[in-house]
Amino acid sequence: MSSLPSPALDGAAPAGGSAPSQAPAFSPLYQQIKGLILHSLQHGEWKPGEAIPSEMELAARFRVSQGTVRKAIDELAAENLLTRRQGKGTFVATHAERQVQYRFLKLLPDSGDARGEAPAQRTILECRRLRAAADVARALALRTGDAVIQVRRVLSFAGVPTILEDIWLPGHTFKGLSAEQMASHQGPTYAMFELDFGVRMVRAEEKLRAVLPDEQQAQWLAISTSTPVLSVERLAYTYNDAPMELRRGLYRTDTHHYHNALS
Amino acid sequence: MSSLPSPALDGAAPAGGSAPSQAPAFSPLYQQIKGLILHSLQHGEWKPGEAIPSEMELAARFRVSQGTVRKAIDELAAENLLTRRQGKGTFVATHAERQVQYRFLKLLPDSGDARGEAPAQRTILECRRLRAAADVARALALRTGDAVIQVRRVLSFAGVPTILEDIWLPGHTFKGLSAEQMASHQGPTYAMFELDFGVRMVRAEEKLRAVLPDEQQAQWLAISTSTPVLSVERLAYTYNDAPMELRRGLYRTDTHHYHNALS
DNA sequence: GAGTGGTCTAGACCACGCG
DNA sequence: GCGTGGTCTAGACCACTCA
Repeated sequence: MSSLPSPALDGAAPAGGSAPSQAPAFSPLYQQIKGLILHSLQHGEWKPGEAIPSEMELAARFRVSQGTVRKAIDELAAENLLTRRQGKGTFVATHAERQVQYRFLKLLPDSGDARGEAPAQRTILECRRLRAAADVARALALRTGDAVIQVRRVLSFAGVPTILEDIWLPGHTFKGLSAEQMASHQGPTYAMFELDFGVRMVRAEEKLRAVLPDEQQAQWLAISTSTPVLSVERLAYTYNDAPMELRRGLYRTDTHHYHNALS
Repeated sequence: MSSLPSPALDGAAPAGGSAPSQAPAFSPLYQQIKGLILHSLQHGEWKPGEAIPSEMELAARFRVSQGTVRKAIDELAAENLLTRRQGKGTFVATHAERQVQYRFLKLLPDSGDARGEAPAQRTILECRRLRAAADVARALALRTGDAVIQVRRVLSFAGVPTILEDIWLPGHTFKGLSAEQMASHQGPTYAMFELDFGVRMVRAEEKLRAVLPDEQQAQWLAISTSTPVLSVERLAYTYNDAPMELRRGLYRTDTHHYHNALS
């Protein structure tokens, strides 16, 4: 309404005086609104699974039209941070939702039903607190020697060991994470992270390679050392593009395959 | 305007009489407009790289408001079928664009610049016309024995052979495709397909596995048979979800990795 | 300065979920 | 029947491109 498309909300005031070396960085209103909603999301004003205020309420709060907050929410929904449900409201997305469970797991059985019923049996091999090696620290934006928690586990589908992975987490954020917790929670591990540690994984990047397992790895996966496996290194991020988890996994691809949709 | 949100455009008339076993399948206006634009795209009313009519023109043509065609175009742009350029117009997307070249190629060098300058050197090993085997036919929605063109090639980066792949194409659509053509065109192969055959690849699905190369494959890739490689099977689709290309590739992952962003 | 896409508004009405 | 998100409109103004 009265608020101009000026940077009143994002603080990027155009310099009046000296040489404007950079572009004025025009930022549309809905982007600023998006930033405000994101801020509330980050700071836990609404928890995963909860409804956020209605579009009308937010429009009133921010003194903009419904259409503007609508566009902001549209983008956040497209990024999987929010979930819209017609007639009910807009909700903070969560990895616990039936629909998008295991959103980051792209391994599918070769034959049969999409994401076959069996929700993976977890075997925790290790869960300990240690000091971050250089590479792990760099990935997680920590300093070498900072406390991290390492979890090693095997995921089995229909009784067949299929994934062997190491998980590294910042010790500070995940203080108190136990093997018990890793083993016995219901549903996706990322859902447990949300519930028990208030950490929501928002996006991730993976690097894939074909490798041969070593003696011990082969044993855990019940294959021979001459059976190639898929090496998957994943860096998962929370809000604000902050890295929060490093995973190094070995996937058996004799019974499963990594599925990727390109568009 | 005068046109109600009735199915005047998509023909899904709600049954007046007998038991409506299915939902009336309400389809918003902008979806119908999207369908009409898609139809024009499929039938080549506007060619890859060309501008489509302005939003105002389309709004007038379809007798709807600018906002409605805008939403239709928004979705088509999100699906990479159109490209918007502020101040210039909306263009039919193409694989020849500098920006999104090699959009479907997820292999990156381990160290160094994103998509390092060298645009891959192609070596065509084979290019022949043959009858489709059962699996190839099924993938391409052909009948076993139908004509297909098979191309085998090696892609090298900085002189190092990195990808060995077989490509199968429907013989009918790609009639006359030659080894010469596969070898000497500029830019992405998919851009050549657009220019020479009017076929635009819109999306694709890949299945990844870790495998060991056989004797001959290892030779082409200049590695040993005990070096695991990434097996990538890709099915690429044109408009209308029609499968148009099957690829089976072996990627070296000792110097490169397959990169995937999850969100 | 004309034309294109991009933003923002205000208001009407529709489809959906739930009490 | 109410509240929520979803659609559609009409019009104003802004940012960008190009001649």
